[in-house]
Amino acid sequence: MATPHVRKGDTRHRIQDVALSLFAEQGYEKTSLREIAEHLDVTKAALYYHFKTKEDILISIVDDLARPVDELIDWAEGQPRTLATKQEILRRYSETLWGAAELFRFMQENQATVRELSIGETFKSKIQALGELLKEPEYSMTDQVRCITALFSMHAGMFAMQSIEGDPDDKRAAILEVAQGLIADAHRDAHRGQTDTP
Amino acid sequence: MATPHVRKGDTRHRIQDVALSLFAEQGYEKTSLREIAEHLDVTKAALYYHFKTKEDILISIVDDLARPVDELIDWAEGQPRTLATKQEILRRYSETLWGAAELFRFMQENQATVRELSIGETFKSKIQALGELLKEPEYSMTDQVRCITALFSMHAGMFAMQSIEGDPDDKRAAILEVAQGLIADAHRDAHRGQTDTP
Amino acid sequence: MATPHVRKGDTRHRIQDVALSLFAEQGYEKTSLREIAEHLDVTKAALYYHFKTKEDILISIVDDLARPVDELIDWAEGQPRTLATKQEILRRYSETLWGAAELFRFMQENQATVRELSIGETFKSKIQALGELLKEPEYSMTDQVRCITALFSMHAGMFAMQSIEGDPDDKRAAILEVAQGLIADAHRDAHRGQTDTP
Amino acid sequence: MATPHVRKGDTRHRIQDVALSLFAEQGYEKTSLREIAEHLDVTKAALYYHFKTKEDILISIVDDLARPVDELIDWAEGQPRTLATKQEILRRYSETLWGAAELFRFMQENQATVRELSIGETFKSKIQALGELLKEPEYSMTDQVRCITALFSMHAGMFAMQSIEGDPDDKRAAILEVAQGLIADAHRDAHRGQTDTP
DNA sequence: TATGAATGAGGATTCATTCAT
DNA sequence: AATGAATGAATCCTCATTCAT
Repeated sequence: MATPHVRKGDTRHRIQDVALSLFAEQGYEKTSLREIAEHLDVTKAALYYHFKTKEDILISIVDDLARPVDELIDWAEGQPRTLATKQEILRRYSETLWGAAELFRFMQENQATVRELSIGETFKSKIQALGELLKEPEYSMTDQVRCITALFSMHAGMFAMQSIEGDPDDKRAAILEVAQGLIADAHRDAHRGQTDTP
Repeated sequence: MATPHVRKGDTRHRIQDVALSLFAEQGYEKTSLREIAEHLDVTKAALYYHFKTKEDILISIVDDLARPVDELIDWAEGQPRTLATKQEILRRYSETLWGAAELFRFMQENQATVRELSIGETFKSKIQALGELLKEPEYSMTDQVRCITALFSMHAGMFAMQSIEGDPDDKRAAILEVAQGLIADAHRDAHRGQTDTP
Repeated sequence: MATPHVRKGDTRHRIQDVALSLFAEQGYEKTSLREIAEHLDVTKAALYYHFKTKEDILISIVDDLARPVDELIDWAEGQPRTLATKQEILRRYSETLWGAAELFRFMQENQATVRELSIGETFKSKIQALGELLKEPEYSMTDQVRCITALFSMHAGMFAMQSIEGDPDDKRAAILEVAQGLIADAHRDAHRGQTDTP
Repeated sequence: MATPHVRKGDTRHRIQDVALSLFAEQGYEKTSLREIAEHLDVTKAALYYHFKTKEDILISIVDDLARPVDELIDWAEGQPRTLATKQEILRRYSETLWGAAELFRFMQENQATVRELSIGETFKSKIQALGELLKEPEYSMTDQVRCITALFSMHAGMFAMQSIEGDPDDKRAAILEVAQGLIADAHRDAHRGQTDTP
């Protein structure tokens, strides 16, 4: 069952893995193809058999790992715009984020780089789409800020909560709770005085 | 009376200005010293008369612009740890952030780069210090997350709120309001059932 | 059958050859990689494919060419410490020196440079080892000086004897003769009054 | 009597001193004007007030310190070409060498550099002149080599005798003794069978 | 499916030198 | 007698990329 030497067709994936972890650790610009190749014990030229350019490696990683976000958006667009839906969006987004933590950390910490790359726009628009699904046009500005903050607090949560002690899973739950609280606040504000919440 | 050429002694500052705006726009790594020099109509070597290395340029900028954060921390450490103090910390931090928006945007968008530079640790510890001034040890994990989120929501607010329409100053006020709300929530939670709030 | 272009795999050696002759002619510091590359009709970057640094080029040359000295030391350490052995050491050293004249001339004329490089110590210790094989602890100081002088006179002989007319091979023989004479003097002094020479 | 701050007109000499010691320590090429200036707590530009170029600094040092060699040659040319004269030449040369040890060490260790500089030829011709005063045209090649070796052994002696234990002055005396011995050998060879030595 | 060899463009940095003040 | 500011040319080196094999 165990494969003695690396499985055929594996190299492409191994490149992506090593590349992502180096990109996340050192940044995109500071990671050279030589370095990636060395970690894999292949030559730089081998990378070019599998990918057209350095940027291509990154794109392929992002494409693979960002699909769940697309699926989340697709799903959400088919749901009623209730508070419960929004809470569920956040819950699922939390899962997505932690499922591809290295990638999102990379995106977060290399925004200046990513902005110039073709993936930049793509990503930004996806998060914006998510934002649109959380806030409502009639919300006050403050409540709109609450919605966007809910989203970004989860991003920040991935690396900025080191000063808080505790089990990672508990922390993640707490972060989600705070984000959901923000959405709930916005929702309550907007529907104050109404009998029925949609 | 008007200075026909650039004022004497100005070059050092002009370098910092141009460098910061290029760093913020394109990222640190993608900005070459040649580019900075060309924007200033001097030679690369002139930069080296004023700064020892490329990193040194950045350090000098950060040193100048991050002083207000130090002052804020100093001030805050002399205040009672009341809710009002914390609200005021956030208000002042908001001011600081917008007073040096380009720098903070740079720090935010180039974290991977900054992490490896000597300023990385410096900055991280300052923000952590601020965080410590907002949260209390006896807070629940959720409330601690609220405090850290309050801080980071203001960072995120500087560039992630483009999807919200409205006057920038209003937006900034709304962001501050949300951040202060988070702190207030944490405070209320922690003191629920008590007659007196400190 | 004739190779129209340079033979494959040759480049590494060609770099070493050109580098050594330029280093010897102009000195290490004054020889730029650009110059070496131009002599070879390749780009500077090509040099970096074959060698990690400029110093590395030099190290590789020294490693290759200094091996005979190691072999000489190894051989000598297995021999009895007689006068005949010492004379033979000098004879072989003479051969070694002339077999890699360019390198030794370089080492001689670039001591200040070489001293800071990693090869500096290496070389110094080898020559010291040779010196130890020539002199004996019980020798008078003068006789020890004779031994060291014997060694160094052969180095000096490689470039300092231009004021003497004559066939190079004859000159070399004469230099060796003088060196051997110095050793013989030292030996005679030390054993004066003894019946047997070891 | 003591001058509280550096004596007027001193700077020129201080530059020469610092420059020579840095040149000797690190080599000419590796010593930058910045470094010299820093050691003196002046600016690079100040060096240019006193000297026209970097090479000029070196030339001025050499001119000052090499004068004794000229005087030695002048003196020797007025003496009879006897063995005693030659011994005295060596003795005086030994004195000269140790009187300006740093300079001679520099010349010895930076030959490749010095060769390209204008002083190179100057120096070489002086040593050659000394050589001519030691050897005689009718000497055998071996004896001519003895004479040149006598000269160079004193140079080598300045730094190559570290493997010999003992008081520096004793060592210097031993080196001179060996050099004089070589000259004596040459002389004896040449006059073997003659009743009278000139 | 890869490699060995190479390139062209560009990077940061250092240097000797100049000149107005 | 010396400085502050700057330059132009050069340095070593690294990178993403290419292509014949």
